[in-house]
Amino acid sequence: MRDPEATLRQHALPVTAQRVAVLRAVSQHPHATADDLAESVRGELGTISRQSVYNVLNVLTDKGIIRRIQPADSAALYEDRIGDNHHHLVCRSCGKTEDVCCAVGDAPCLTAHSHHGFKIDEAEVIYWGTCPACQQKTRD
Amino acid sequence: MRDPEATLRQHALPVTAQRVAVLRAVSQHPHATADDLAESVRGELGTISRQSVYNVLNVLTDKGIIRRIQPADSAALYEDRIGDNHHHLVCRSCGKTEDVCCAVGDAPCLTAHSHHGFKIDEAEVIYWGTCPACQQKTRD
DNA sequence: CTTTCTTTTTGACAAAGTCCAAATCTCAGC
DNA sequence: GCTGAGATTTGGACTTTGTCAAAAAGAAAG
Repeated sequence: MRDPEATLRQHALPVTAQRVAVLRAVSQHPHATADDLAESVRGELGTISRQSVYNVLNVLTDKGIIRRIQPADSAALYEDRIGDNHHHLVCRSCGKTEDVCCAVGDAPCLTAHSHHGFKIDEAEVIYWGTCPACQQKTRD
Repeated sequence: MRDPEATLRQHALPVTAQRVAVLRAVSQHPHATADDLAESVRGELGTISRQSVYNVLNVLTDKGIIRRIQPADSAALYEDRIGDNHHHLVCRSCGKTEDVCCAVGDAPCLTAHSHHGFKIDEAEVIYWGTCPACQQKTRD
């Protein structure tokens, strides 16, 4: 994130220390949970309430400044890489999460088209597997 | 589900009234939550503990007899249609969930291949959108 | 039938969030 | 710079979804 304060102003959001710090934390720790981010912000700001972290994350998500992903069996994760329609790769064993570009751009099966009368606006893909470190552990 | 009891025996699971009833409920109410299923089972069996519903659902899921899906902002949903690699279509507004066949069989982007050294075993796709009923409501 | 092993039940507990009201802060306007 | 209105932050209680553990009950092999 180039300039958190400018980003907030662009979206007509009052600039507060909490918002700037959370936004910076999301940028520096992609795929972090709300709790991880709270910890990170405390290192920078001294203190922030749990509720404020949620408030800020919700506002930023609503405005489309950050994106929330919610893999099964995990708290919500946040990232600031948006607008490029990338997907995620999650380790079943340790939860490690990586970005993956959509391998084929707009594969037919991911194009938003109508089914059952639904108006589709997003195709979310999560690849499940085992990360290198956990593959190693399993072999031991 | 043809015969819940036979299915249990095939997987070397002792047959209990709770398991049979939960299995039947999953079959009759695809995409139901654990709570929904508990309610449904109570209608048939009179009573079942919350914990038993979770126990049964976990065992059945572990054995691969049913499948668990966990869309964002929703409790886990269960279904007994397995082994056909279908995906899901979820209404952002009311949560209504439908099955969709993978539109292209094995599209390149859904084939399990390695990224970041991960060993991928599943590509989960959720299509997000608005169901017919909610589109109607929005127009009012 | 009986014994053993598995399930079920009950109740406490945990994680991740939300709701609400009071206190505090931001920032446009003077 | 002040000031005041409106938005944000905070603390604490609460909700939802699910797990843990120990005691009671049930299934099924012999």
